[in-house]
Formats: sequence, structure tokens, C-alpha cells
Amino acid sequence: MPELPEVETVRDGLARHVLGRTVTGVEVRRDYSVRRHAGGPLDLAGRLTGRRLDAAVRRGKFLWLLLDERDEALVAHLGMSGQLLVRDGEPPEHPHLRVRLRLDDGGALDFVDQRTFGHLAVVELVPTPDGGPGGTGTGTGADRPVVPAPVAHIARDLLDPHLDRGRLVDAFRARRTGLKRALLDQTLVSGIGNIYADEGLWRARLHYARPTDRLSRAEVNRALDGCAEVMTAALAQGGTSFDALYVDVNGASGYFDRSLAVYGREGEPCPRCGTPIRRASFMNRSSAWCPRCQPQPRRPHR
DNA sequence: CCATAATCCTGTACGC
DNA sequence: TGCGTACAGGATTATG
Repeated sequence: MPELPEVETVRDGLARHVLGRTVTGVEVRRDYSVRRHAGGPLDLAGRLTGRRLDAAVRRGKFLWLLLDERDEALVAHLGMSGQLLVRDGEPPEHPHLRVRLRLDDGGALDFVDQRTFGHLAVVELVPTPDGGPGGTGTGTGADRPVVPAPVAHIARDLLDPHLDRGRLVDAFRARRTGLKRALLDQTLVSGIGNIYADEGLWRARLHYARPTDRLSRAEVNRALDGCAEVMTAALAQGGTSFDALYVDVNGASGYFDRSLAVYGREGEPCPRCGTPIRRASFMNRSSAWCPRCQPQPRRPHR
């Protein structure tokens, strides 16, 4: 699933291949994929056509392209299966093609999304509350202190230099919830999904159900460091998986699979101690952990 | 305000 | 073989 490292790989690919190009036409093949665009498919096409793509910016799992002239951006969220594919020349058909942006050199930017949890929308920009840049970005105006309105409530991510780690740690300890729930809360810290939460917790040797209000500052920092480190490692490998014509998320499985310690490895030995990895249902999904390295707390918060 | 459950969607894996 | 069901899950919305 696209989490921070995958989205950053896509953002980097967009920065390399579509910046400075102009949208010449828009085809919405599935209205549901633009459901977050207030004006509907026709309005989306109208707002995009003729606009130049000036910058590619990301915060957590949200990414956006700044548009020229007005203070608007094309926001993309990949959901669970979204891909943004840069095509040169006449683009091929694809069974899950949802939106196609024609570009001024004859190529296209295709939004392909099998499970349709992702979306595209053109939205206004609003100031960042802390006055820092909107996120990690490249291109003209990428460092402006603005974010798309629907991203205003999304916290900075662990790879953002403007993240205030001390305040984040305090915010974790002020919550009354479980540690993994907090890691997955995009309004606290963004970019972490189910896979990297499990992997980060394994690295930190902390159980997902540890109550946040009973964690030490050092423990919270360990959890955040674990997530940051595993995402950095995944990002380093993600950079190798696309070529010049193809900006690819590479999906849920693939390039980083071999490096996963617990996710999808129920019953297999923990890489650290050999104890069989366990799995339990959690928040309509699942959690995987090593019962020896990550002992369950006496009073778990779920 | 805070925490949590329900909801959206589609392809794959599985049991019977 | 074919059918039904569970599952994968991020963000928003609704509810307590």
C-alpha cells in the first residue's frame, strides 16, 4: 500500500517528468475518482486545462502539483492502489484508468486506481499554521508556506525537517489511546500506514497496544525513530524501481518485501530472536508483532 | 474536543 | 467449477 516512501517516490518522479508542462485536456473515466472535487468532473477539467504544473509537493501520504496563475493545486491521494503514470506519446489503455491528463508535448499523466480509494481534486491553497513550507517539494513555489485546504489538518511527517519532534512526543503522551492508533493518526503525525507502523514498532521493541499516556518520552521517541528509519530504508530502495517513462508506486508488495520483519509474516521466525511472529485483528485490519521482543502490556489499550 | 465505529471500493484468496 | 465470504485498508463522516 502506498505509504510515505511510496508516495515520495511518486512525487520525485512527477518532479522529474511533468514539471513545467501544461495540461491540454482532461478525461475523467470514473467520476468516483474525483468525488472530492467540489465542482464535479467537468469543473475539474475546466480548472486544469491550460494550467502549467509548477511544483510537486508532498505531506504524509498526500501529494499535490501547484498550478500556475491562481492559488490552486491538483491534489492526489493514492488510497490503497493508486498510481500516477507518466506516459510519453499516445498513452495505452488500462482497465483501471480513472483520470487522464493530456500534456502539451503529446504525452499524458494517467491516474490508475484499481480499488478506487484514491482521488484527484483541484483545490485552493491556504496558509500553513506554523508558517513553514507546505511539505517536501520540488519546483517553482514548492517552498511556499501553503497547503491545499483538504491537507490543512494533516500533520507534518517524520521526514519533514519542520516537524517539531518535542511537541509531537508531548502530544502522543497526552493522548489516551494505544500506541499504534496514535502512529496511524494522520492529524498527529502523517505518512505512517499499517505496514510501517508494524515495522517501526518492531524496530522499537514496543507493543502496538501500549497506552500512550504511560509511555516515557524515550519510548515515544523510539517508536517514532523506528518508523522514520524503516521508511527511510524503504525510500532508498523505492528510488531504484522506476525508469524514465514510468513513475511507479510498485504496489503493496515487491521491492521492500524482503526487508519486512513482521508484516505479512505471521508464524515465521522473528529476524531478531526467532520467536514465531503473531498476528491479531486490529482496527478493521491486522497487527503483526513479535511476542518476545514486543511484550504485551499488562493493561493494553487495543 | 476526544476516541472509536462505520463507510466507501474492487480484486484476490479461500472454503465448501 | 462455481459460488459466497473474508480480507486488504486510508481518510472521512458519523456517533457516543
